[in-house]
Amino acid sequence: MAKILSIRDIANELNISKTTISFILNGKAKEKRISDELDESVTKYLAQRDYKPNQLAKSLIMGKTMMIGLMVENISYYFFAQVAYHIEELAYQNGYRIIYCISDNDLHKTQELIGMFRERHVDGYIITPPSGIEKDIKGLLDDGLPVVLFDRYLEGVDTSYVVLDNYKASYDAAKYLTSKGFKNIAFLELDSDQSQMHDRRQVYQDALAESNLPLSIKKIPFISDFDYKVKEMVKFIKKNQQIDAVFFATNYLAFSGIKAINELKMSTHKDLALVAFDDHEVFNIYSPSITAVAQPIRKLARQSINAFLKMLDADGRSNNAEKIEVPAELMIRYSTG
Amino acid sequence: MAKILSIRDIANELNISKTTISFILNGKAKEKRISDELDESVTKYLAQRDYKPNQLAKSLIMGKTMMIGLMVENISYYFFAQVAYHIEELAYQNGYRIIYCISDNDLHKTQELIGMFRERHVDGYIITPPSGIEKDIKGLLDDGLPVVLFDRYLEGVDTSYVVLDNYKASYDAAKYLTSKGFKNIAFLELDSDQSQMHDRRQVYQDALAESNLPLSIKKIPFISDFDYKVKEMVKFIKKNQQIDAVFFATNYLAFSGIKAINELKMSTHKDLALVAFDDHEVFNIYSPSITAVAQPIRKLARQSINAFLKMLDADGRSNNAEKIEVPAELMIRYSTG
DNA sequence: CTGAAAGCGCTTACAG
DNA sequence: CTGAAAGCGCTTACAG
Repeated sequence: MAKILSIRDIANELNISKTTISFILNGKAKEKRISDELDESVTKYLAQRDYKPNQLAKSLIMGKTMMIGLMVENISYYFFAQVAYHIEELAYQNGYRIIYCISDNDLHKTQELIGMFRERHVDGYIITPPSGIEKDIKGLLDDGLPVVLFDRYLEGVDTSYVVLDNYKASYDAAKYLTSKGFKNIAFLELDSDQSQMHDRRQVYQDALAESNLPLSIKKIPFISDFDYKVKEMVKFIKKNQQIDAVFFATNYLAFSGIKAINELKMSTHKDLALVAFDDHEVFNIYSPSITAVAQPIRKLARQSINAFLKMLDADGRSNNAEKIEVPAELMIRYSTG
Repeated sequence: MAKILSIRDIANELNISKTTISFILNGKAKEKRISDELDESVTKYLAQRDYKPNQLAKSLIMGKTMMIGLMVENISYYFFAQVAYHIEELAYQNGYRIIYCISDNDLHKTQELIGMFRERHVDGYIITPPSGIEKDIKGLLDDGLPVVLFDRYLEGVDTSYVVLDNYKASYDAAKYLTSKGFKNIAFLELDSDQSQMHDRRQVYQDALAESNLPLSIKKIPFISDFDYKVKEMVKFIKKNQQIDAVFFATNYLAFSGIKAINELKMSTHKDLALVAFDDHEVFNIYSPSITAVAQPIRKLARQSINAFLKMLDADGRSNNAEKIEVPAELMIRYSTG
């Protein structure tokens, strides 16, 4: 087991003080008026010995861990997996590391995990918040910790958030369907009280009302498994034969919907047009390909990191919270004609 | 900004020494013969004040961070996203946290990231190793750090690994196809020198040779994008009209294959049977559904954490390395008849 | 231009 | 039964 070098070892080997080395290490050589020769020779020696400062000790004294706590609903979902990829990359470029955990969108679990991240002294948070977590988020903000809400915001919590412009996204999708001549559109959603679900439905309803078209709404229980969802959809479609288009509020719902349509021996496209919220790699290759409202994931990730860094700079003053709504992109494919 | 309580604050408030509190905190009250009353009253006070020890200070002195460095090829891939989910859950249950990063299967990047994890003093590693990383992994092991290789192992590196039983998985899939009467089977793979790719191909070749059947092999460049892969496959299928079944070495390849088949106006199932390595949620709902070799992800994750914990116990003696091959499950669906 | 000393918040060997 | 003191590996205000 190779001994790990400490700054003291280096100091002894070089017969100078730890202070001087620390200054050089942190680029304060000029500021502290350390001679150029010393600076240079120490820097060289450090590289030669491959000395790496112990980040733990550094964190303890500086009060910064250079870690971001990332808490998503479920990292195995396509959307969040993509997000995790981009967030990690962008954070890394800014010197930050990601420690992640999964909230399952469960209030109690999220509270526990926030506590865990606090013990670890992460420098801040990027969170997809479950509803009910308002007070805990405020607690973090009160203690000067940056929190960026992601994918959805919390009413009454004044902090940065990065969400899709659900209003415009839903409106555009609805208008697209009506412009294609569909008359009986169904809205299929999860039984959830998250802000973005609510927004999507509301706008959809309004957009159709503008054209005097009816909207059938079907809610599927949040916790149900795939097969149950399929069953529910089969029932719904059978009961509502007049429907000529379906809008799915999430891509996973669309998958169950596709399965239901297959089971009913109906034809996507001919019998029923489909639009899904949240694009998925598979929508593009499915036959027929599925029209979807795409979230620009890279942009969402970038905005989140930017908002995070900006809050850090502000050092706890939440008045520079950024409320960002990123426009979606409607990927028109074959399932809508 | 609420002040964070330190053990010293508590000591002052209670007029006892930090030592005593530390003992109580770490369940050493009995061992150190601290009076039951003191133990109880301090414990109560700690809870009341909601005191949380600073993990950073604790880590610094104990030399343990209770963090596992997880390095996967790309967390946004379906397989790794699932793995990340289960690893996090199981690690959490054992008191460990996950800090992750993405290797892109790039040797240089992986080396850099290992260095980064070292600076952070993670207690150990779970890695999907790119080829060429042997020396760096050995370096970690020499320094007594547990490393669990995941998804593939490294020739000549004596440490724990958890991989699929690629031999049996490929053999079973090949035998299944021959038993269904397919005579001209193609093997589509990525141009990569990872151990598991090599194994899969070799076994496939052997299994078909047993039945005196020819095997066409097509390699697709590792770094090519989706559309390029589709193009390559279209070309390949056109050139090899005799093929009646295709085995895809990864599920992403299968997606490009499906697209290619659609572009050629051919019919999966009637014209060409498909089998994919690595299951994907979508294979089950695609029409026709796609037969796949499924990796038991939960089990792989569990074995990895177990191997990790076992190595930690052994405290750097790598002689208790666990070499685990988990059997796959062949999910027979409609694409093979 | 450089260094001795204090301190971040913990743990533990040692002493009483 | 309990506590004073040293130490983990850093940074920085202060002194010279």
